[in-house]
Amino acid sequence: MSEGALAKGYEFAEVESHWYRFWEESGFFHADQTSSKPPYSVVIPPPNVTGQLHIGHALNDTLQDILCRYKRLKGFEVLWVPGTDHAGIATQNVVERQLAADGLTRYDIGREAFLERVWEWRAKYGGIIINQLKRLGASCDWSRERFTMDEGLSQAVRQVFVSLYDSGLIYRGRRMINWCPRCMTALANIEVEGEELGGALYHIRYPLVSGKGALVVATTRPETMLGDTAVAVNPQDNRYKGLAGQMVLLPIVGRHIPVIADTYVEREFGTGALKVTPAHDFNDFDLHTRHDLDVIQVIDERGIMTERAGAYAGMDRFACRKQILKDLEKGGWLVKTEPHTHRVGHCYRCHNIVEPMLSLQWFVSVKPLAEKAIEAVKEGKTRIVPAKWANDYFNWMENLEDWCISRQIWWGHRIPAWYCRQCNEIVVAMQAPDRCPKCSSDSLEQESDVLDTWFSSGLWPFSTLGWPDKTAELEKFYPTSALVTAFDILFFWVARMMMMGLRFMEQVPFHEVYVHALVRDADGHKMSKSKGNVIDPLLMMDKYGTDALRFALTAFAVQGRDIKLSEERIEGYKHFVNKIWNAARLLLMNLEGFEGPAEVPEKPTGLAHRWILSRLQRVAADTADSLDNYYFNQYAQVLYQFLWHEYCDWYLEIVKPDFYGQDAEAGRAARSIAAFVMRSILVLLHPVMPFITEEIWQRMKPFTSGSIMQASFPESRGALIDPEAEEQMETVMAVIVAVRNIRGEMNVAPALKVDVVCLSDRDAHLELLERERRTISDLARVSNLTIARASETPKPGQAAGTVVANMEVFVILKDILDFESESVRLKKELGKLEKEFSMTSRKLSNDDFLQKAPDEVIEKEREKNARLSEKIEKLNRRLEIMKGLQKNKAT
RNA sequence: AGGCACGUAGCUCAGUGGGAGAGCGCUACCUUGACGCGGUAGAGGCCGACGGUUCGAAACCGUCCGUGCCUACCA
Repeated sequence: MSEGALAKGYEFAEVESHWYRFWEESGFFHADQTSSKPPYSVVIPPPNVTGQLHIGHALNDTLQDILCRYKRLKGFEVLWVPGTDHAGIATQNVVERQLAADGLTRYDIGREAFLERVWEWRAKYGGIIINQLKRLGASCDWSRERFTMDEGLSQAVRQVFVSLYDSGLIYRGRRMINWCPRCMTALANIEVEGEELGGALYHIRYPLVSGKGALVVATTRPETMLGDTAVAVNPQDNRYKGLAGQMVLLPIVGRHIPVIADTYVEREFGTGALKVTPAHDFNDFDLHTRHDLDVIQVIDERGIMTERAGAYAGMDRFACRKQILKDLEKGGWLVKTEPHTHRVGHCYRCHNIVEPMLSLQWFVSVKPLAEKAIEAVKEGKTRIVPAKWANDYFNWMENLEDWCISRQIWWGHRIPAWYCRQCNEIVVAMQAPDRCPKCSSDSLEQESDVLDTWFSSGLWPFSTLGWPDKTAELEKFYPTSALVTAFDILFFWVARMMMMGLRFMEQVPFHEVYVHALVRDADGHKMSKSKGNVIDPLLMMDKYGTDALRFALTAFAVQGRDIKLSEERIEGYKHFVNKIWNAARLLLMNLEGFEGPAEVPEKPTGLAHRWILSRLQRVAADTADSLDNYYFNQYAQVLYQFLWHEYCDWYLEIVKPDFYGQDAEAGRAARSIAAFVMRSILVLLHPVMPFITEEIWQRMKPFTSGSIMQASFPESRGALIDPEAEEQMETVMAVIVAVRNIRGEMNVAPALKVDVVCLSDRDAHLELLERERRTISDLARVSNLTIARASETPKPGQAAGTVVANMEVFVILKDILDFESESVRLKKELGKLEKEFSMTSRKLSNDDFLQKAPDEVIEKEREKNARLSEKIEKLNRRLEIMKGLQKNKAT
């Protein structure tokens, strides 16, 4: 990082790693719990410890980093807590796959050895995603990095479990749950993903035992018939009147099962007769409870047919389906097969089809917890942004079923419950008990199940701050300020944090929840490795730089709309990074030897200076407003526009001559203000583009000091807002654009300087143009600029002209003016104007409008109308002249 | 089935009742001492359709069409 002039190209790779290390070593990410500054805290949605940074993380963490860096610049004591999630099933799967490569299963090596392998794995690979977050520029307080299986967090988990158990909110019971035969564990309902599958509806004939006919049932899962213990019909169904209470013969099996009547059965669906398999279907299980039916389990935990399946025992559930169908057909029981698509539950971790299963599991009664969580959002204690997600939140919270929290895997927080082998007493406690409190036996065995991963992540906002101890961190930083997440874990995670936070901290875990978009590919599809449409953020950072990636994600982060991202769009923002770099190059070249200061004078003079300073104040205000309201796209857009199209395109172009010119005073003012504005822009941009802004900041010394991370966010200074300068600048720009426009349309070569005549009768305009003579001449490439009173000056004939701000602007085109093309150009312009004019005229002749519209709107419309009318008149006169000249030329 | 979004320039999309906008792409011209990852100018729109509210609608309301997503116990 040598001083002096900037290299021609921005070398982001070197810059990024250098400054990240510098920030970390300087302790800028560290939060001080004893600070007197107001707190701002965020906890990271902990990525899975098995994870690789994907584009969704990149967005999520970029937005959090923007908020954190912004608040630091605003003077807050900012804590961003990082960490990873042990991700029970996901991580266990990864290590099991590794074992499988050696031909082993976890059962071969046993629980302890297996857990050792997982910890080893974590030690080796767990840091990968952390380093990737650093690469992204995340300004987390790494001294507070947490892992959900850390000792402290595990302690919190145990305490929460014991407390909920003691208050009766955790219980153990035998209930229907969703089971993944691949992961070999129970799942919570939310962990099951419904997916439309094209299957078939099989119509199967169940003969009546009486011999008088048969009932035809319809099913998508014929293999479960082996466990049928009834057939149900709707009591209102005339087709089946009088059948309830009779017995039917279960095909193949030969068992006699009853026909029952229940209003649950839909008459319109299938045949209106439903086979009932209580052991393998949620609804059938309900029927069993109501009608006291037998439960016959024919599929086991591995998805294999049980002994109860008779001849089919030992077959895989899907192989069994095929075989059953063959056998049914052979026996003449299969009446009909029709195509049928329906939703089938899949495991969210391994995507295998889940199996409803009756099982002894641990549950949380969520109703009482959910009520408080609903109330907190209704009362505004936690605000969900955008608000539309609040509806989904309420809807979900109001329809919660008890949460199955036990998992039959090994990697996770082992449930702190012990069973007495003597008397079967259950002891739930923080520590392993020595003996059974009931029978004093010392033969106790700990529950082998572990807790759902989301149980521990639900505690994340306070467990990471040291709970259950009363720490200074909790005191200072809880409740946290904002939680940033995608909607897909709103229920998994946010809802659980709300419930747990309210229960154990008696306060909401965060004041605001910002729900951002999902990143999709350019065609709007979900990115997935199997589809091959993933955009790898790491690769993007390699190719275009971290700042470009972050800016692209931010610019697309519109509330309530998913992001369609393509590589070209990231590449596009690399151009913006390049633009900043080059603006800085220009500036730094001209700051050499300049002693400063880079400050705004008490009373800035010079139109361009006043204008850019005024615009800067508005941009600073817009920027802050955008970030305060999570309008990330607006934040990015405002700065993009300001830096490129105002600071570079106009301001720097205008002050360049001051840099090169002889007027020392003008040179000083230009350097001073140009540097001041650049410095402000850098700070405004720093939250989204931390690296290049720090790099330029450092190179701008002594006009900057320290690190940009120690700077203050520019306040919008009302005294510098200068509407007069803005208006005048607009007029000057309009004149320049008008000349350029004519040059372009009349095909005047850019290198060729032209003579321009500006005519007005307003003193203010004449004075303004006179003052800005040099700027107009430079930017419009004018050799002789004539500024004169319209009433006293003949209009040039050999010229193309237009009207801006009531001024007539002529570009002298002696001998080269083509009267015909000038006529065409004028007609085209007149066409547009006349259309506008007729619209405003119509409005102004509408009595309703004049009566009901607000005065200021009417006034605005009147002004516009007058302006248009005058312009049209002048252009029409011009057109007449051109026509005249055309004729002259022809004759 | 229900719910929620979204239909604006070729593409991707901003747009918070009174001027239809941006980026990319396209066309023309330009090695003007920061940048060709650039400059200047230009073309390109019945704002999905039809109604309604309003002095005034791309925006608000309704219906329809199209596209996504989420939820649900029709086996």
